[in-house]
Amino acid sequence: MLAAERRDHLLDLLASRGKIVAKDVAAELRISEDTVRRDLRDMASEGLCQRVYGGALPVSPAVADYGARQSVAPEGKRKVASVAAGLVRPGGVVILDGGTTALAVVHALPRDLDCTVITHSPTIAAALLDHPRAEVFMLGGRLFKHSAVACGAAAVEAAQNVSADLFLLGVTGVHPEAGLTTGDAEDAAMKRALAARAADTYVLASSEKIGTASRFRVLPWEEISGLITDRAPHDPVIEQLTTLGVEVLAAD
Amino acid sequence: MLAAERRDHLLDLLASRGKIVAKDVAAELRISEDTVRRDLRDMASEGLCQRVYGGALPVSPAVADYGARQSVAPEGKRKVASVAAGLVRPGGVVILDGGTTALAVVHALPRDLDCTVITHSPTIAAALLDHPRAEVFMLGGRLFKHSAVACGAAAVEAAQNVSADLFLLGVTGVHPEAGLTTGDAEDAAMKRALAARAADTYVLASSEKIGTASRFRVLPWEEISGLITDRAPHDPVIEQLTTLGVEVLAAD
DNA sequence: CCTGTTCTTGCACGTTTCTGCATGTATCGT
DNA sequence: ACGATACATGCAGAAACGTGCAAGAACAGG
Repeated sequence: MLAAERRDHLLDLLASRGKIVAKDVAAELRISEDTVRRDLRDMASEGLCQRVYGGALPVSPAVADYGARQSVAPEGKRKVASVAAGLVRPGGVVILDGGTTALAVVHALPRDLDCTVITHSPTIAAALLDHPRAEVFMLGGRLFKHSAVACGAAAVEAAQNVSADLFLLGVTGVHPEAGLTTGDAEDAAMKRALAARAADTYVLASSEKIGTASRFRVLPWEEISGLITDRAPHDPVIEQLTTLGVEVLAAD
Repeated sequence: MLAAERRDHLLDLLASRGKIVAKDVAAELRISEDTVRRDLRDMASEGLCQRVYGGALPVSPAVADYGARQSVAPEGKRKVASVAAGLVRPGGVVILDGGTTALAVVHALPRDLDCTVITHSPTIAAALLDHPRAEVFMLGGRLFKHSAVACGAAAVEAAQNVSADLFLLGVTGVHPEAGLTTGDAEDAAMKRALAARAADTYVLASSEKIGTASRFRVLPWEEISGLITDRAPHDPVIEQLTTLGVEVLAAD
């Protein structure tokens, strides 16, 4: 197998499975892990993948094809998404954030639900195409590759022209002191703008996010209506949030 | 074995196996590896293959896994898309219409091309996520389910704020008298708005669209710079278009 | 037919690139 | 805090590479 061929193969794997585990691929191709790591390092330096401990991930989560994605979406996200979908009333207007959990919400929505969805994520918008009764309003702007959503001044401005009953907010960190956080400043600003346009904001917080914090604050606890999680209600972090006055919706 | 004959053989191998290993071919043909390398070097300089350490690969990896791509986009659309992708210059700004042909253009774009793409299609935007160097600007608005693009007043307004070198326009009908047509009035208006924002407009017209007309006129012939089609140049309809002053780019 | 030229081909040489292993370090999960 | 795992780095052998050179074939002109 040629070196260049091997690299192509890695890109294929990345697209089809949505991730690469260096150890597994090395065993699969009968080559050393060092070689795989070297390839991944080079690819990452060219922006073709995102290097993580143990392997690599696609630069953007949206590249994994449908089937692979579904299997990647863990049980926790599905539970959270299901509860979140239940908050969407027929005839209601919901703002849907980007990210894999929000995508799971789309899949959890009844196919013939009559509602309006506002989103700044092309992935979410595309997924809603097979919900015939759902009206979709897309917020435009510069596409931010990292999280696959529209961000920046144009997107925030577009958000000013809409209103909704509900905002389903995705974050990367949920922490009692740090609050709701995400990894990018632009992204955080956009989420704030969206939250300001909805009567209620609920946080999609599958259990792996509970107790962690990222770099940028999105919102303080007072600004949100509730939090949806599959973490057990008697979990210390969850109890702490409850004492802060956060309504916690259990998903299990 | 003649030198020219040998080169043809190499091209055949490239097409059938999807790769060439210099060492193997040399042993197979009982010639020195040096000769094979020289051939590959020459072929690469002519753009007939991609030289890599140890051998060579096809210029486009899509040639190898032909079967997989085939099911996604028919041959005609792939050819048209390939020519259209060639119009996108590094560093350039292109407005990309929605639809399956435009999606094929995304797949035909070099993965590491450095350009800006403006689109009102969430599908196109999502597909561009795995082009790390491509800057994507999404035009928002009410999502029109039929064609999966943003339409309406908000979308047209958003379009007023952008400019581009090139607009790749998809239509459903290309007819000498009727002009360029599509099946929906809103969609047609949006396409007109986009065409007004680009210096050049090229029509993506795979052969099944030539000679047909839909309900709503998009643009007259004067407004477009050219038409890309896989229909034969001596086709009566194509010749008629040529006499109308339309530049026809052949894709085959 | 002979000769000189040009092109091709294979070989030799030094250089570059790749790969696996060993080492020590950093990071993760418990 | 600890062991386990993943990591970066340096190193050495192997493979691939480019280049110069010479032998040979093809060809043109005398």
